[in-house]
Amino acid sequence: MATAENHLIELLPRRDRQRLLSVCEPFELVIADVLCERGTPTRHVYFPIDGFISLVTPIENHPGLEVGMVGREGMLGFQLTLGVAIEPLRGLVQGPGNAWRVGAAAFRRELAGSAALRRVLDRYLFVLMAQLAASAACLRFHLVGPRLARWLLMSHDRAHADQFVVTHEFLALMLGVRRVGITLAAGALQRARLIEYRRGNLTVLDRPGLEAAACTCYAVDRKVYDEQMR
Amino acid sequence: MATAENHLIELLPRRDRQRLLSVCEPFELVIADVLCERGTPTRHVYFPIDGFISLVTPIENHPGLEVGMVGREGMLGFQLTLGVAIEPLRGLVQGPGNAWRVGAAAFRRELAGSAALRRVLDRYLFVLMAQLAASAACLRFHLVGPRLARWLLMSHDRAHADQFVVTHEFLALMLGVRRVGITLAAGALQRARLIEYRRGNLTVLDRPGLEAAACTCYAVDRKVYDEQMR
DNA sequence: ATCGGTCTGTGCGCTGACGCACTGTCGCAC
DNA sequence: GTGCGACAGTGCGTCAGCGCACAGACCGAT
Repeated sequence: MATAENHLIELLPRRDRQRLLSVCEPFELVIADVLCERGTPTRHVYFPIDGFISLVTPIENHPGLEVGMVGREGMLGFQLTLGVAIEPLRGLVQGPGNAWRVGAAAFRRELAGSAALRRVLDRYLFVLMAQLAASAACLRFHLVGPRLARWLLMSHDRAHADQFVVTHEFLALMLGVRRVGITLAAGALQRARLIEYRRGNLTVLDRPGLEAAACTCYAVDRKVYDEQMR
Repeated sequence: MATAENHLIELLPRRDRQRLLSVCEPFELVIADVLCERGTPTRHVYFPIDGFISLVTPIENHPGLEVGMVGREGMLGFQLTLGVAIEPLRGLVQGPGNAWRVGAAAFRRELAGSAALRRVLDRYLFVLMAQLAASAACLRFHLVGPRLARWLLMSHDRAHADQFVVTHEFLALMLGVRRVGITLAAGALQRARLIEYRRGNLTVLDRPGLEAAACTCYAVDRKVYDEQMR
């Protein structure tokens, strides 16, 4: 846990970082756990180190649609930065691993005491907003295949492993399509030797190939992040 | 211009409001003007009074897709609140009217000097993010008809008039569908006596009827705004 | 070794929206 | 009043994705 850290925390000057870490506790991200539910009070914020979290918006009869992803590059609970202690989205653990966790009250104290923390999180908020807007357009115009490839790349980035656990059923949920749609799209990626899967175990074989298969939104997202957070 | 004001400005304590207004200049919102383009430096922020502005995300070969709307209840240029002076979206004047305009540098000085301003805009940012996330799901799942009804309601709220100027072609652009799709959906609304239009002039006849025809996103958006900004 | 549950693959009819092309209509300008 | 340009309506073939249903494959538990 010493070398692998959260990028937002790493961006802080030493003093601010140590102060923040002093109120953090280690927390295990367990796959499929729901860390927060839309509309409920914010109890904790999370800075993932290994695992990653899907930001999911519930909608009518659908059980959820992913509109963002949080891994080592981000945080869950950004709304506290805006002085709001209500969860705007569901936070669903998607990749297992570790995170730093802070209570909402302690985190607000840190925010008040560290201009650097505030600056970093403000930038991150901007990135998130840009990604939300891009996601909206992606959901509207892009086909299942490229969207799936993009999702796999985003997970690959955050999982820090070529293999991760995910079923067609679950992917269908995240992308807001039928399971069969995933079966078809994933089958095509597999036939092209870009990925391989067996009963919920997915392996990335050809990352450059996936990047070529993904919609442009993947590259756009990364560009915005790099520009703002470098 | 004395009675009809911008809601965000109205939420400020008198002193902060007067300070802000002292650096504002009146600005005429001319229909179809592009106030800012994604990726360019932020030169001004706008607080609409009468008119309203569409937040549009460019995407590949499509000329644009609306992901948000800014009228008297909001502002254009929120990214300055996050310390970022790059436009995240295109700002397109959709309804003519008046606004307060402030230069970016002056606005940043105001932000630094007014905690109240900062608090109000933080809340507004939260609302915007919630709306972006909801829009994403709306774009994915909802049919043209209800989305059109929602759009008309949002415009109606911000236009402060039952009649406004908008062609099928333009609506198709905003909703990301074909013109023909709008012709069909708008024809249905007209036959149901909810609206009436003639060559680019659209009149709202039955607002409650439109509310019933719109997708739930309209009501959700309003609820979030009221909860946070009341 | 069998069973049951989970995961993946296939088939079929349907539909909302797409792309394209053409027609009709209205209103302003000359 | 004629003509042009902008706006709206209609038709037709195509397609991605949907809903539903069922069949096969794999795996662990009893």
